[in-house]
Amino acid sequence: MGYSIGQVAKKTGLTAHTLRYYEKEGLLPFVKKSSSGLRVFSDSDIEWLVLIECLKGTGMSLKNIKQYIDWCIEGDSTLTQRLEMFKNQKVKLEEQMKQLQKHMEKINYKIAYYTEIIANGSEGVFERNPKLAAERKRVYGK
Amino acid sequence: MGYSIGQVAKKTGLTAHTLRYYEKEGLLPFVKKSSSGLRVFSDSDIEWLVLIECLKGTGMSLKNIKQYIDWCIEGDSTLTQRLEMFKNQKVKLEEQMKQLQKHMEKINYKIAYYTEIIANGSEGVFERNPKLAAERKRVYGK
DNA sequence: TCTTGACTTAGAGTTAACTCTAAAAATTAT
DNA sequence: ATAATTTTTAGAGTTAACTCTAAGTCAAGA
Repeated sequence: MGYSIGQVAKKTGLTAHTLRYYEKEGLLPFVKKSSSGLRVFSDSDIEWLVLIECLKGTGMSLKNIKQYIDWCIEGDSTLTQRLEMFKNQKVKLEEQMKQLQKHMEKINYKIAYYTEIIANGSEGVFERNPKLAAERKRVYGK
Repeated sequence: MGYSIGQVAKKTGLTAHTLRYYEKEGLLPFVKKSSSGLRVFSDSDIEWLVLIECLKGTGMSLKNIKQYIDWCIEGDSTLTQRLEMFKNQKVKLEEQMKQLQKHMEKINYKIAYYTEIIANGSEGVFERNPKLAAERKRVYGK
């Protein structure tokens, strides 16, 4: 039921260096050490790492993730802070997703634009496709 | 039809420092200078900035954004590279969006979890709610 | 004209998050 | 038992993307 740092690195896709760094930063306060000083990760340590990846992946800094972990250690008196943190993160995440959707539209547009030009040459493309004409006008001026 | 660096900073939400930095890095090769050396941004410069924000917002590094800009300057011989770049970016973006959806589920779960505990106390919560019980088991062991 | 605020440059400094090094100790494989 | 691999530590180094400073120039309002 215990994993070495190398095994955890493989499992999570993080490097052993990064895992030690996270521990040094206080993000993995529950990792045990063997009698000879080797780190022994449990399944719940790996669950912590999964949550850390989730928060990191939604743009939270390691510093703020540590804040959450400190709240967890502090106990039940911080339950409302923790709930608030997740609610805030949800709002941010919703904004991110909306933003990515907009970016997707722009990128789809660029793909259509370049596909057209490559297929038909830049001459005449805009005249045959009013949507592209409007975009060209918007980006490059009349 | 020309904007000062301060006006562009306001329009885009970037700082003037950042705009100068972008220019230094080759990301704004079309910005003109007035006779006395002041930057004069055009509408199309602002469009470039919008595209830069799009690419940056989907995880592209400034270095790779510069590559794209260099291709644009190079002319029609790079059209296929540019199309490929946007197609790659679209794939990455789709992966990102899927990942964010997963993160959203985890965060929603945490919100439900903390809401329950705060409302009803931690005693009995798990027994009354088998989904939470399963999660607790998964995270903290039996 | 005077003053105030915006702009210029080169270059230094900062921050977050790693990433690596070296030398020693522990573990695993043969 | 020996060799190869993995892990340990403290601490140094790296990278990307800003962010700021200083000393001077330019522009707009009273």
